[in-house]
Amino acid sequence: MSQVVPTERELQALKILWDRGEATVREVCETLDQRGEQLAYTTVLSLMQVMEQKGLVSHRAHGKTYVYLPSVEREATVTHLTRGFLDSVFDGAMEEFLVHAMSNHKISSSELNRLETLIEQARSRGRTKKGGES
Amino acid sequence: MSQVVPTERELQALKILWDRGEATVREVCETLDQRGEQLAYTTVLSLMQVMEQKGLVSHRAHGKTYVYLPSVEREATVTHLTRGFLDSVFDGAMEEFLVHAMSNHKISSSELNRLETLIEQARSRGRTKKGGES
DNA sequence: CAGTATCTACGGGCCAACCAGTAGATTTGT
DNA sequence: ACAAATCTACTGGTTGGCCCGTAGATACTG
Repeated sequence: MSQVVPTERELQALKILWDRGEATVREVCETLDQRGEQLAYTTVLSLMQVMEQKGLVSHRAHGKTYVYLPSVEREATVTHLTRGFLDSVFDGAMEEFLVHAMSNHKISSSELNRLETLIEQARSRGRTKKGGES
Repeated sequence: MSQVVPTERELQALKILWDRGEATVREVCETLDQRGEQLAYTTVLSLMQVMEQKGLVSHRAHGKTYVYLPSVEREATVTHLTRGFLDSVFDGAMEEFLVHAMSNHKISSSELNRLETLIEQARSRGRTKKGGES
C-alpha cells in the first residue's frame, strides 16, 4: 500500500509507458537506446518483471509477446516523488524549496511571467474553493 | 570532482553539522535520536567515516574524540540534489516542476504572496545582471 | 522440415547503502 | 591502581538496485 515509489530506472521506463500508453519490452529498450541508455534486452525485461511485481505496471499478451502498460498514474507518482524529495531535502517545506529555486537556479523572465500566471490561477482556485477552470 | 552527492542518511547527518557548525559522533547520534531515528552509536560512527572518505566531512581531534565538521556547503549540496531531482523527474525543467507544484500541492495565499516577492527579486537581479545585494 | 530469430523465465554476479557487533586503546571515577 | 565508561577501527551481514547470460519455448523463413 501507500503507493510504491519507482527507482530511477523504473521511472525512465514508466515515462515511456506514460507517453506511449503501452509498449513492449523491445520498444522500451529501443526508446531507452535513443535516449542514450544502452541496456541489454534482458535487462529491460527484468526491469519490467520487477516493476510488475511491485505493481507499477501490468501486461497483456499479444501473441507470444507481452505488452506492458502503466498501472500507476503519472501525476500521482510525480507527486509522491516530489513529496519525498521535499521531505528529505527541505524537511517538507515547499516554500523553502521555492526560495532556494528562485535564488539559485536561473529562471528566464518568460518563465517568471508564466509563474505569475500560475500564481494567479492558484489564487482564483483558492477563492472559488472548488475547481472552476477558465 | 563534480561534487559527491550525499545519500539520505548522510544528508540527515550533514544537516545536523550545518546547523551546529560541528559535532561529535555522540552529538549527531543523540540529535538523530531526538528526531526519531534510533541508530547504534557505531552505526553513526561508520556513517561519519564513510562520509569523510567521500569528502563530505572532515574531523579534528579533541582529546580522544573526533569533532566532525562539514566540508561541503549547504547551498551547493542542496542545489546539486535539486538538480538531480529535476533531471530525473522533470527532465531538468524547473518550469514543469512549478506547474506541478502549483496545481497539486496546496500553497497558502501567504505563500503565494511570498512567492511573488521572490519573483520580483529574481527580476531585479536579472536586470542588474551582476549580484548587487542591497 | 531444418534453421534462425525472438520472446519469457530464471539465476546469479556486483556494488552501494545501511546497520551493528567486537576488539583494542584511552580516559574517567573512586 | 583498578574497574567502568567511552571512543575509534575494523569486519561482516543484509538488502535492494542494476545488469546480463543461459535455457527453453514459440514463431518465422526458406
